[in-house]
Amino acid sequence: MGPSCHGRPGRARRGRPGAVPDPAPGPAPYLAKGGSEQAPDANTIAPMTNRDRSFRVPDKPSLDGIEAKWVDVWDESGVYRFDRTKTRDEIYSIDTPPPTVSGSLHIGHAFSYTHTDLVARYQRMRGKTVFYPMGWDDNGLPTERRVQNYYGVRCDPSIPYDPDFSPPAKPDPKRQVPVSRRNFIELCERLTAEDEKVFEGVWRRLGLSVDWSHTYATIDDGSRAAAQRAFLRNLKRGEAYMAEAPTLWDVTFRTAVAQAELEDRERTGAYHKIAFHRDGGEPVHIETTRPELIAACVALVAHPDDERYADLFGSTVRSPVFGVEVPVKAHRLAEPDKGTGIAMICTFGDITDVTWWRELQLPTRPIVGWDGRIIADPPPGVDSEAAREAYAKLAGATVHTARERMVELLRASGDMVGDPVPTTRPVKFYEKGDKPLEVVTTRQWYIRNGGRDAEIRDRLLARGRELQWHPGHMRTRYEHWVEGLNSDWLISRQRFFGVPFPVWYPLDEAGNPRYDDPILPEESALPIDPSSQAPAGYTEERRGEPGGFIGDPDVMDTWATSSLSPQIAGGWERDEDLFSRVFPMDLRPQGQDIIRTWLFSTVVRADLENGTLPWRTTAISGWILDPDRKKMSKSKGNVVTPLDLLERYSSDAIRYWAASGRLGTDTALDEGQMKVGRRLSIKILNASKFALSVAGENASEDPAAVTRPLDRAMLAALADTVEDATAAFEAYDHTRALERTERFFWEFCDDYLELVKARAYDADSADGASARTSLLIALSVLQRLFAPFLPFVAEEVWSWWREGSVHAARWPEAAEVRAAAQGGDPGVLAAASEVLRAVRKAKSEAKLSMRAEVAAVVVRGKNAGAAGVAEGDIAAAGRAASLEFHPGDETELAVEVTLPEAAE
RNA sequence: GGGCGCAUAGCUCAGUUGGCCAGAGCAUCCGGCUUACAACCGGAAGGUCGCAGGUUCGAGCCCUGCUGCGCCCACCA
Repeated sequence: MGPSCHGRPGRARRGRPGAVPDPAPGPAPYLAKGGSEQAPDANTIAPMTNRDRSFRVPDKPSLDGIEAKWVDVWDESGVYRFDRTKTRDEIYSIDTPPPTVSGSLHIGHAFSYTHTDLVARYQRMRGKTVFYPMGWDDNGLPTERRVQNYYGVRCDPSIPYDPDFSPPAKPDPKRQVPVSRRNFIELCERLTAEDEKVFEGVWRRLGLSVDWSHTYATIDDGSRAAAQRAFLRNLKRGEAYMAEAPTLWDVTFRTAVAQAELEDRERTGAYHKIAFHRDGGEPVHIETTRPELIAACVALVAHPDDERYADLFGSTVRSPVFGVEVPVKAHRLAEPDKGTGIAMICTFGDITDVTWWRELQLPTRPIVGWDGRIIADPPPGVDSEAAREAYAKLAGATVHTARERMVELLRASGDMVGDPVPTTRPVKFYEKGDKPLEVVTTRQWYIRNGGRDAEIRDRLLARGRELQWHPGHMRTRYEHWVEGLNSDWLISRQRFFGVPFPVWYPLDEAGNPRYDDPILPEESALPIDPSSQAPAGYTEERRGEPGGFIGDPDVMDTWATSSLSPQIAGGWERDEDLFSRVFPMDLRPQGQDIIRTWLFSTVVRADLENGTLPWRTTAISGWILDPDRKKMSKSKGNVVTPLDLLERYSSDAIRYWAASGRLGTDTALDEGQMKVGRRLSIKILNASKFALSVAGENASEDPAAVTRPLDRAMLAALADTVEDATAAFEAYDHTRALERTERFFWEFCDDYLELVKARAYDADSADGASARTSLLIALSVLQRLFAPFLPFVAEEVWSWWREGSVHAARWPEAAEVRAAAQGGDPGVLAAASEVLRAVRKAKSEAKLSMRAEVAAVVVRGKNAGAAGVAEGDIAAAGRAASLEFHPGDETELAVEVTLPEAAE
């Protein structure tokens, strides 16, 4: 992509039936006085007359300070304000991704948020009122972690609230001050409020046309109420349930983790070959990378067809060191060519162990605690004196240390065969954690998402097909994810800063919670905090007392809240009038990495709660790669913050770079493109200044004045451009819309402006008027075509000669531009440009100034006639004394240029 | 192991149902203060379209296989 100064002779581009909406009736929009207050309507806009127009063109246009100037003006004028009196079909609603404010902004945000803004601005100019809210994701672990580090505190729920608490003046990360949950949450809110201001400042600077009166935070009251309400309804409908089950567990954060939050990382480890014993037989050797779990072993397993172990099935063997009797089982998942072909099943080494445990109905023998350490008491079966003694050496140790000690024990007992063999293998991690996950049995809340239910899964697959995806192949990721689900959605987290489950449990006479009989609040009471509020019918004194109650201590997964972003932003159950106007939304823009989380979970919630898709369309942005083509991420330390780039190249330049990246395509951080964007912005300033100063305030904008074929040709080419750009935007292909517009614009500057310059200065003739009118019409259309991409510079040049904001002006209609072209042939401009270029080339090769006179130009070929129509303009622009045009059969245009004799 | 995507000039990328010598910008080189723009303008050079087959009158584009890169998924003893 990029400007083209060398477009081929124009072929008339054909219209695409259906791709471009029918033009609205009414006066041509290039006649439009721009920017009625809001929601432009062609029918109410009167043609501008010469009397009410004055040009305010600066002598030296510049990009400096342009952002600050227009950000303020837009804020005051409210151009981006959502008009909630409009009906659904007049509204375009966007389910904006709430950025995690506790993270730092990086250039990738600027990239993908620009993509959304392009759509918002286009739709607004099409006459829609755009619902474009901004949310802040200040929920969850990243915020907790940041608050801990920033203030030097840690949450201790057992501490009472201290209303006068203030954090240490100088945080000491090694000695974090314990604070109550409520104090901790207050600090979270304080810090995120500051972070939000920084984000909003950058977004405004980038030119996002967000309606800043519609913001929400995923931790605010409305979001918490929505998350709790949706949960209670899931519970009532049987879509949410509690279960005690083996759970993937992060020992650092001490919380359960959902399938969607896993990632594999390569870790080094070692195979340990270990002997199990049986009476009157050879030892059975297994290989394991986790010898510390031998005490947790409940069985060995081999494939049913594996003849090596066929005679062992149904018998038992004794574990080394602990001497625990475990059965040998057959299961199809055991793979004969892995290790020795027979594996030990533990409580629980990995997810496969869970499968075997469940399907083979094995006992449990848990030894790893929530803190990732070997628990104090040995599990059932580890009973003998010697076994308990050995176990005591492991108790309290981390799994890492326990492994080393276990190897010593095995060596001492002679059950370790050879040395450990180093290996690397993928290990499951929580995506935000840095220790491998353990599998621990815990009580958790789940939402049915099709992971264990074919009917729900099929329904969600159908939703995926109903949704329009841009680019289309992203749907495949969704389908694979849904098809591959193996459990329901685990939504509870054992953390503090998040939306609490709105649930209490009665305590029986012994003080044990009755989990199967939870106490639920009224919806009208939401949001509630069960750890500080008592349920109806109880007083706070009875908390924790036998016969009293306790609150559910857990909070919801962050996705349990953000999966409701369309409902939260749209006013679900809070502002039903608004909700009916914006939901289901038109667009969900987001990154490809969170299809399995955010996109999927949002589809699940809307399906369960609203029985519909949450939006019609999704637009998936690609990654930003650093110049070495590596994915930019915080962990890689290669992130680039946007502010510096915004200042160096201008916001429009950054947007230009972002707009040149297609949806779904990874894009390199390319300062070259930003430079090009800056150059384009400056060119728009200068070309606009020139066209306005040449045309003068008195020039007519009535297309009837456009009489010269060259002018009509230019407008016809412009009409083609508008048609292409419009079709591209309708197809969410902003890159193409930009490329078409930009290409036309550079040809307009390089060729058309040069060709008509002299004629346009001729104040008296009709031919001069034709050029001046064409310039104004083209300028008006071009400024609007660029407006979504380069909102600052477009607004700046628009303000020189129009009233109101270009962003409230009507998107140009191809049909109306075409009408102004009055049957013009784009080939005339193409041919004239080609001749002009040939003249320039001759001068360049002769090392002459472009001002040099040319003695004669002879043009031959099929298009010589078309070029000849613009003879006068070519002669003036090329400074040619004589011109001849000889139409012939040759398809190629042949241009002979005779330079003056004796180039002095 | 399965899947998705990508591979075109030194770099970043266009190339829309297959159709005349494959395009642009950046970088490079040459030239020019041409009164909109010297942070500018004009011009030039630069490519066996990843490799190998196939279909076709014709393939960057369609089919098959292969290679390399990125990402996703997978029960990874």
